[in-house]
Amino acid sequence: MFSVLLYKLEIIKGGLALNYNGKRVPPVVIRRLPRYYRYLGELIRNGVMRISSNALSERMDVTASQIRQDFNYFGGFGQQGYGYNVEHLYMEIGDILGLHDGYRTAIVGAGNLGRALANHDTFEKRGFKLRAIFDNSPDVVGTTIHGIEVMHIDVMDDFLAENPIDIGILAVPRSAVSETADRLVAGGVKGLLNFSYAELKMEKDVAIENVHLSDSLMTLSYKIKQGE
Amino acid sequence: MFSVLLYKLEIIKGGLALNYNGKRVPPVVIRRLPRYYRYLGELIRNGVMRISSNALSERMDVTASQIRQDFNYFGGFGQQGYGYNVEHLYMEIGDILGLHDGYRTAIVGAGNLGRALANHDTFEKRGFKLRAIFDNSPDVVGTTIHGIEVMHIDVMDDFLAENPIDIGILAVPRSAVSETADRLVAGGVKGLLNFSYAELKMEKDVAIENVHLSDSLMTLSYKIKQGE
DNA sequence: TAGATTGTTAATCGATTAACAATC
DNA sequence: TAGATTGTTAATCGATTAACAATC
Repeated sequence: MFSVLLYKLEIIKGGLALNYNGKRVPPVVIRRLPRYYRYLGELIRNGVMRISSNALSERMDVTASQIRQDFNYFGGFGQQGYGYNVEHLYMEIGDILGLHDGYRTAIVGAGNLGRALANHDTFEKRGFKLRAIFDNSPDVVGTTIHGIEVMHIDVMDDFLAENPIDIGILAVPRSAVSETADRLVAGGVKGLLNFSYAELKMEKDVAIENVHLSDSLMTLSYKIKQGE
Repeated sequence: MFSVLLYKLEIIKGGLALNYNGKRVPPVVIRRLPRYYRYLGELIRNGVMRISSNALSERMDVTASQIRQDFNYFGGFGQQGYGYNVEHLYMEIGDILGLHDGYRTAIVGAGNLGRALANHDTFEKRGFKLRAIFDNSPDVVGTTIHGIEVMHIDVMDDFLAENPIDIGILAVPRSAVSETADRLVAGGVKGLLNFSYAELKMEKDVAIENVHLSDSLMTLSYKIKQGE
């Protein structure tokens, strides 16, 4: 009873911190996982079978200590005196990230960005399944993007009822974000990837990632202006 | 003399930390500036003239303390008993970010993503000037995107020599990233915004921002899988 | 003036790095 | 076995929050 209280307290206190096997994983560690995944993929392509935290740290420009700490939040995948088996580590991190779960996605908004995202092969390569594209413009509805026929946004609710979707990708104008997000969540979507300029917040318990392309350009601009 | 040494040491020790008026600004603060800028823009659109750190903190889901600390790295823009003048703050942050410097950009790679970026209005709204688009495919060269005629990548070096560009935006396949980046830097570009899957690193003193669209999708996937 | 709210210092919290015993 | 390298604890560093005097 008391331990349950402590546990809840932990969740509240941790804020955005996420749990893995009961362990609290700092968000900053989670955000590093895709980067590890990327480098490990490259190592595999280069035929590297095993790697030490030290060798990896040199390639990735992080400390070996951090690498070992990070992996240990998930149980530690290495072997003393040997290092890490690259393929195994790659698999494990893919597992942790849910890349082997075949999450189904739908893109809402088939403008320039929506089309680019639909054609973005990396999403598929990472195991995500694009199942639908929606738009409200008669010019686009009915056209085929990446082998998928664009549907009218009006049929979205019905479609979601019949075809469960895990992730909604928002590439709609700022004005439409909030309503679209609500409808996707009502339709059972578990997570939202938002590319619109508006920052998305939701009451309901749904995962959200906001991506702001112009933020990166502005950060770059700062670096240039202030002379790095 | 000694203080110069201390100063240099500071830069080295700070790693990626950037300086503003001699003050060391933590990278994490810089990355928050575009977000402030976004919210302030929204306040202006809503006709809000002034705001306290407290009121802003509620909207943005950060602490008022952090807001005041952040702004103070740049000198503090508020007034005791009053708060912050929204328009003034917006201007100041825009200044700090270099948004009023009219940085000229060129996009390399006119595939789906490159085209989406060329049409991404927010870049323009933030004061960036798109001056050229390059590609190597005969199918695209000569076509017009967002009012700009796509040039062949072969003429890029000559073009850069005649028309200074500040920021190179990379939307090329992974295999071409490194060479393209080198050529842009040789052509005098001061910063690179890289959207390709490969992580870009440069020897030379040039600002870099890597954007990995799939990283956000993977982070979202983790949140869904581990139940936030 | 009194009330509000900043700018700034001090305290706390969290994340990174260092160190080393465990062990393959 | 001896050497290498992890997993993990302890030390350091940095970032966030709290508190309050300064001041508009």
